[in-house]
Amino acid sequence: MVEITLPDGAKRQYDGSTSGMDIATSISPGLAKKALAVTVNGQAWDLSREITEDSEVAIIVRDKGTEEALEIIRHDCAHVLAEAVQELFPGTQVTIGPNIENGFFYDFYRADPFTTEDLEVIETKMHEIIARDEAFERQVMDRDAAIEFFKAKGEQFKVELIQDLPQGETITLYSQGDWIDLCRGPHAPTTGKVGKAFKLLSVAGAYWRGDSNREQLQRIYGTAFEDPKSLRAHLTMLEEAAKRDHRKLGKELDLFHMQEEARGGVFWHPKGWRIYTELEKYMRYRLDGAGYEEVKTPQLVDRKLWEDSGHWEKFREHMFTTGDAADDDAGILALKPMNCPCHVQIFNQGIKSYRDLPLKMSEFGSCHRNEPSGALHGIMRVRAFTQDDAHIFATPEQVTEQTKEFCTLLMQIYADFGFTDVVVKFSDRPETRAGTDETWDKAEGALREAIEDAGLPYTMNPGEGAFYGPKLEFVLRDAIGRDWQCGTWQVDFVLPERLDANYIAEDGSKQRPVMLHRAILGSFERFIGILIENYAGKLPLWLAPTQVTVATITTDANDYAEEVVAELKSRGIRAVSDLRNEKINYKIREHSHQKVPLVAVVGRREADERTIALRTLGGKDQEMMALDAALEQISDLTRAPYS
RNA sequence: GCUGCUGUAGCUCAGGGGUAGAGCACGUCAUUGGUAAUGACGAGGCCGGGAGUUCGAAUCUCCCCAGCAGCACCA
Repeated sequence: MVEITLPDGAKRQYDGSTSGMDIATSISPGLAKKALAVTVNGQAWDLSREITEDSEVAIIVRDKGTEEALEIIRHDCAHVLAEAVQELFPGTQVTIGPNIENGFFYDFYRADPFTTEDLEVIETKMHEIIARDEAFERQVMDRDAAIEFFKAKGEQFKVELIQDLPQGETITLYSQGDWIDLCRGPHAPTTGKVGKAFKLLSVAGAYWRGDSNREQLQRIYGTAFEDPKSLRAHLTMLEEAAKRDHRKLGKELDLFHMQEEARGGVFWHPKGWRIYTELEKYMRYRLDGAGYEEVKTPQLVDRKLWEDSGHWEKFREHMFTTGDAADDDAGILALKPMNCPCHVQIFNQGIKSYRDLPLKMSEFGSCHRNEPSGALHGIMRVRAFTQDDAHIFATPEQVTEQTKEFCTLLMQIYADFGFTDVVVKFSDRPETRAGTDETWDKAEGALREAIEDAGLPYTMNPGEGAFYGPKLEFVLRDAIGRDWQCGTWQVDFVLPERLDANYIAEDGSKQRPVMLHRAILGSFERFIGILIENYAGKLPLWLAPTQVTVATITTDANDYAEEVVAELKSRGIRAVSDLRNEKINYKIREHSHQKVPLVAVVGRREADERTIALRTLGGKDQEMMALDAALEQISDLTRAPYS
């Protein structure tokens, strides 16, 4: 007798053993029809798999589109894709085909890459396989037998996968008709359950096991949903993301451009630079308020300092240098790729006392890194960028408090930009690391205590810390649900040692400070890119390059319009006039496209009555206001969070 | 850096072995209008760069360069 507990708490008994399908059928035929798989004590299983012990069971059905259901549908779809590819392109080897966020991919080994036209052919074949409604059948195979099996099929990559599975791991294969693949499962009962709501999206190269020294594979990306409506919604979201692309908006809104002669460098146009300087003003205000002292350090620094800091050894390939860096002669300078060694140089001037700590040194640090060409991406990943960098020199005892203080500042700043959905990742000690276990215990403990005190939820990122200390990474979620890692907080015991930073403690002894590396925006360039995409170009009023455009209806209102602009400007509002000989419809349309937040329309009537008709971006109508009241209101609306 | 795709007017793109097209933007003129496109006319291009095939190359081939997607990388 097996007792099954369902999610609603109901209990059912079955003789001997049962299966997900038996349970679903016994509840209702309708349920059995919709069922894809089953969770048994929290683990996803095939419907046909025998349940021999008392268990908590939930049937996974397709129609709600739950995470569990999508997992099954997408993975089934990946198998169908692989079968289609091997039917159409004999000799292609299969490798892996996992689910990813919003879809799945499958990597194939094949001399010729797939083309976009191939995708259509493959999709058609997939529909065929789904129509065949072949049963997914699970079979357990002995390790050696499995290796032999895939060797005989000429599937080298599967052989390698099995060889790397831990001894004793159950090896399962799933077949659908004549096609068979190594797979952990589970799967739906038949290929027909994949349905029609799937789409192959793109092809790309990928490396076997993510290793650029290994074979280049051909990856096919796809996605699948529970019904065509959800698929369409997802495709619409992708289009929406493309519309927000900061590279496209940067051009359309005349914010910046990039060109061949300065790859990875940004040419900021007046409007884009306005956003940048407003952002900088804002950050300077917040950092001043938080007790930071701003500094500026040299761009070109002798290679010796980078050798001392340890960066030369690890990153020289990515550093821009003067002269011939391969030549060991002295006198080679490097454009700074980061600011920390320079900040230590400032700290090291004179003698520091424990009374000077914590010492918070900030810099809007311009850095250059010779990023690999394929890594460049608009203004988000560039070779010349400016970090909102700072280093806090502290005693070990101050780490907890400093961490808390930092988290508060960071959350406040993110909130000012409208980002409230922030998650923290805690990266602890990596395998190869500097410092004793005792030091690491202390550092990690201090961080954990601080993050818990700060009340921020966090997830562990095991082994991902820097070699010199643990770190926190701050990831914010944007308006269309994409995650961006921006902030960072790193505890460093190593650099103060390497660059011989010290302070005099209360007892007169010489001590090493801890260095806390931190950034909130990350880089101005990237953060502005994120802002543009988050707001789809419609920046909040305080950041908008042009805040108000005063547009005239007739030339009779020109003088008055100029007067209004002058009044606005005298209040520090970024206003321009549009006196062009165009119809008001045309002007409204153009300024709307330019995403100007406020348009003040003035015609003969407004000029006579000293009013304006104020229109808000995206609004349907306008508000008639007396000029004085309007000036006051606009001043209010455009006020930055710090003023 | 790797694989693939792309590169034509300021922008978005069509075309394609016989030296170039559209819309928008731009300029001139007319129009003075009431909240998302007034009309007419005009100007604008070494068809990414180099080499080759050809009587002839923007078009075909090769090599570069850059952009895009993904991978790898991100102190």
